[in-house]
Amino acid sequence: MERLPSWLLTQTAAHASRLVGDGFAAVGARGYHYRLLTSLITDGPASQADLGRRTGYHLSDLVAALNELEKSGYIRRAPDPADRRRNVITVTEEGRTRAAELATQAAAIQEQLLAPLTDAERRQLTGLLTKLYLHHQPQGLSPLPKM
Amino acid sequence: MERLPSWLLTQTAAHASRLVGDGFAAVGARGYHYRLLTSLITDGPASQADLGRRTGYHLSDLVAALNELEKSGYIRRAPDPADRRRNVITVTEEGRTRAAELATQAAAIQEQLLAPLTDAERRQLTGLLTKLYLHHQPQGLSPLPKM
DNA sequence: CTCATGTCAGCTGAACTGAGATAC
DNA sequence: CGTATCTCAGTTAAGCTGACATGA
Repeated sequence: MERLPSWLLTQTAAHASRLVGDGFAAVGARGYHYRLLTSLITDGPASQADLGRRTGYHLSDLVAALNELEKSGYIRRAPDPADRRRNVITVTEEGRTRAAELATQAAAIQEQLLAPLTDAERRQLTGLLTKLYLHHQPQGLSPLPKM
Repeated sequence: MERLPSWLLTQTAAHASRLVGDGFAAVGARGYHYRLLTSLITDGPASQADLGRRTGYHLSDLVAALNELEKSGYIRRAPDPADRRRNVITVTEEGRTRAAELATQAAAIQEQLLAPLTDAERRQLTGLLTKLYLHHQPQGLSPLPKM
């Protein structure tokens, strides 16, 4: 039983979630704060719907998450002049500073999680998980067909 | 972001959970049915508290899970004559048959999950996850005296 | 008295569904 | 008209906590 990959995956993921939760809580943040800020910085401003598609969050959950980030001054909601249904979400300067802090914390969390693995093993693990992730992507984001 | 091991882990684990849930639901079961029956068969009868320690389930959740298995006739609760607080849980013949069915299903689920990986890669992944799992085990939890 | 056991009730974070108002 | 966006309310599954009665 302890050898079933699905079981090992969910167990280790549960522990990873705990590390992430605790790690970000230690600096007064949540995992999705980091995730959202990072997406906005690396891929640019977006409507909430687009942000949801990029990050995999549900629109309904985004509303509350963005409320928190907005209240802290890390993001801004602005009406899209081209489409008045939309809010364009942009990161503020404070948001960029915050994202940098959270990136440091995220790295520390990875270090904790991967502590027992060598660098080569970490790369192996990341590669294997990426393969699984891409294969099970709902809309096949991988550019190449299955071989 | 898509390269953070913690993120990859939780994403792939979420998908694995979906496969497990759907796969067992297709034969009218739940993942913990398989897990509990397997533990009882390979490690023998146990009290509910021991079963919980062996499988990692909380006692409170076990109560409901064992109710289901008992109602289906797969396990039996019997008072422990040596300690009247305890129920000794044993698998019935029907339970063993059921466990065999579920094992087949579990194997099919692993195959689905690991589809994009070669056999060597599957062993690699299992090895790496096992390393992580063991490292993060809350090992010195309860040095309960053997009985 | 202290501790373990089995049971039940309820909490919490996360993922999701549905409905409604507004705008395209 | 049908569809997309944003918001809010509510649901579900899973893991966990607390309380309690019984018995070692």
